[in-house]
Amino acid sequence: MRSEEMAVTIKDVAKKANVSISTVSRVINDSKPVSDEIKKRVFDVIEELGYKPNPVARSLVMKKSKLIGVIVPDLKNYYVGELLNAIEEIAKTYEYDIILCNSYGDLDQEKRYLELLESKQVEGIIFLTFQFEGVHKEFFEKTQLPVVMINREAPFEGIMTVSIDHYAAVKEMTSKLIEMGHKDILMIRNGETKDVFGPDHLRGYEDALKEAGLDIRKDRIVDGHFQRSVAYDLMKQVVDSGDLPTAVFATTDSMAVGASNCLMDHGYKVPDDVSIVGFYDTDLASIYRPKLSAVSHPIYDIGAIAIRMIIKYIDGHEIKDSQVRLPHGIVMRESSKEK
Amino acid sequence: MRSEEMAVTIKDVAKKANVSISTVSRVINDSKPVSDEIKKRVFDVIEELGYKPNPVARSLVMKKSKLIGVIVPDLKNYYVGELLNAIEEIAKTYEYDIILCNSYGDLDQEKRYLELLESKQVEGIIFLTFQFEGVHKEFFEKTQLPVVMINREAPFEGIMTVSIDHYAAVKEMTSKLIEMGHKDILMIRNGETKDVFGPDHLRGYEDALKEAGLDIRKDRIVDGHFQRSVAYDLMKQVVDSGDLPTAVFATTDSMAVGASNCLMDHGYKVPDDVSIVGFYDTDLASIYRPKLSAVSHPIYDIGAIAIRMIIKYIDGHEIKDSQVRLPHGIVMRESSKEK
DNA sequence: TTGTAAGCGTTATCAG
DNA sequence: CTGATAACGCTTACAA
Repeated sequence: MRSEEMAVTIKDVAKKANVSISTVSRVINDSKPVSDEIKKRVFDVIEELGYKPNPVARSLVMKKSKLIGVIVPDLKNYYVGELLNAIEEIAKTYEYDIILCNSYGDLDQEKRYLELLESKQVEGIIFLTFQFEGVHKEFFEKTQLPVVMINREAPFEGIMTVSIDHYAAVKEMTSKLIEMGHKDILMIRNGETKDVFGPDHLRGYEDALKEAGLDIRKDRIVDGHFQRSVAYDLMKQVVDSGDLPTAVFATTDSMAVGASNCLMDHGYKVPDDVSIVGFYDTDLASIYRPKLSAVSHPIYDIGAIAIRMIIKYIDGHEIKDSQVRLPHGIVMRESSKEK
Repeated sequence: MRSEEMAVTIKDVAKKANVSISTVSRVINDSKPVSDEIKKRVFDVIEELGYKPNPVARSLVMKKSKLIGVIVPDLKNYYVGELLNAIEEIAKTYEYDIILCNSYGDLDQEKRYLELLESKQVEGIIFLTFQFEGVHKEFFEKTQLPVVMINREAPFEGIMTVSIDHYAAVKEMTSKLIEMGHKDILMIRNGETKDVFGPDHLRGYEDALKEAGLDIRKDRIVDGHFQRSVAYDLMKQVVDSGDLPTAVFATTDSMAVGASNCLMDHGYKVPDDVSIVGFYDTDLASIYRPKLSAVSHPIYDIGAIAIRMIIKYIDGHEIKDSQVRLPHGIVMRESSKEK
């Protein structure tokens, strides 16, 4: 079929260099002193033969796969992309490789991947899910693997997390809008349950309104889904009702864009008729026109911290703080204006 | 530190089931006949002990890692995301896992990853690069691994490729624009060299113009880069020159959006003043307002075919056609109009 | 149908 | 400092 020329092994190197394989092992790992002369000889042979240690064999004896599993709900998403940029980059730095699993946000798929990754001997798992329910209890209860979840509350003991302070972020952005003269703000959340910050978003929104002495209209809080189309449809209902808010705050850039598109498609002007602000400040926010105002998350840093936490844990270091909160920002662009 | 309870191995199963490890191996792999009675007994023990075969040990003896490496230039990109969606999904179907490598489009990084993947014993590589030069000759010349490149001409013998017919696509879109009354079309390409279809784009564009009896203005063909910002700047130069075309055809959606943003940011209307069409028809095209007209690529299918080709090759099947061309489409939306 | 034993390519222990 | 040699967990001739 094709020339399967046997790869060169440590044995070949040993033979050619006239030393034992242990010596070769020692020089490539620099694990024990080896005389300079032999060391040089071995390196020369390695070079000559183009020898590369077989990581599989190494894994077998070391019981370390140097693999970290990453489960994400979608690859076609700037947030996920940026997160992966960070995770992949830092992991490589520590000589870890990333095994990618795309769950499409499906619960069963997630569970299957969790188990698959464990059986594939990954040394840790980074788990990103937009699911609303606290899930996969059985898995998390029995696994020995370190797991860090992105942008969630820890649903179980022992799970590490990295996110921003959602309550503070939502409150700050809402207050900002109020400051700009908005008294009727529609909030489109992307989930209600505890572990995805739904309640924090609600509290942040309501507290900001309360502090400003504004009324809280229950019908101005709607629950969407991280996808654009759902927000579009939700916005459509509001448009049809004829009772437009002066501002819309969506807890996802995609949803913000969905709402904005709906408004513009129906003849309204953003931000002249309605201001729109998003959440995350992904690339989409600056690509879109009008440029989207948004709560910004340090997405790259979140990924970077997540992967570092895992590796630290693997290396046996103690994790002093397993629930990391990073600072957020508020970026006002063209999609919002004073009322 | 944490309870490192030894994982259960094939030996444990064998002992508990009172059979040899070969028998256990036979039942889990269904490789040789085993009496029903013993088979059941073994399965029961496996269940009871929660035994999972160690894929690392298996890889070592089988010399198959069940890993496929994927090198991409960016993760924050709808094209790449969709491609990965396909690759990951299909790979899992064949029990292959994906090792993700993000080169950031850096040549040295790409080369390093190519070598890393090979040394990690991956069984094949899918390589997506936006680089313009024909690169990594030494690697491709000596590697035994099957490699498929996405959206390129094969730069070397033995490299498989999957793409659309760029010449036909560009020509068709250009003709479409001409049909709509456009006589002055600015083309922003994302590369000049042979293996990224730069010449095909040029030929397609020029042939369409020729067939319509239109003049070819050399200054209406500019070379950008797949990134948005470069197209923005390029467009800015044209805006500053005061000599606006009636339509812009960018060979990347991102570049189309970059050009469009530039125009809109400088007070021009799209498509009233200038029509814009993109290339690829990524999600960005339908998210953006005005919705982008574009040449559509079957992105998911391209990824799906790429991964299937690799796996077929690995399985020893002959690849009859190693340079696959898929059909494209033309999607006209809001960013273009009759002149 | 089942078991024994020889690898797969490394690392690590233990003598020398 | 160096070299045998025993693992690591699994598959697969080869025997029985």
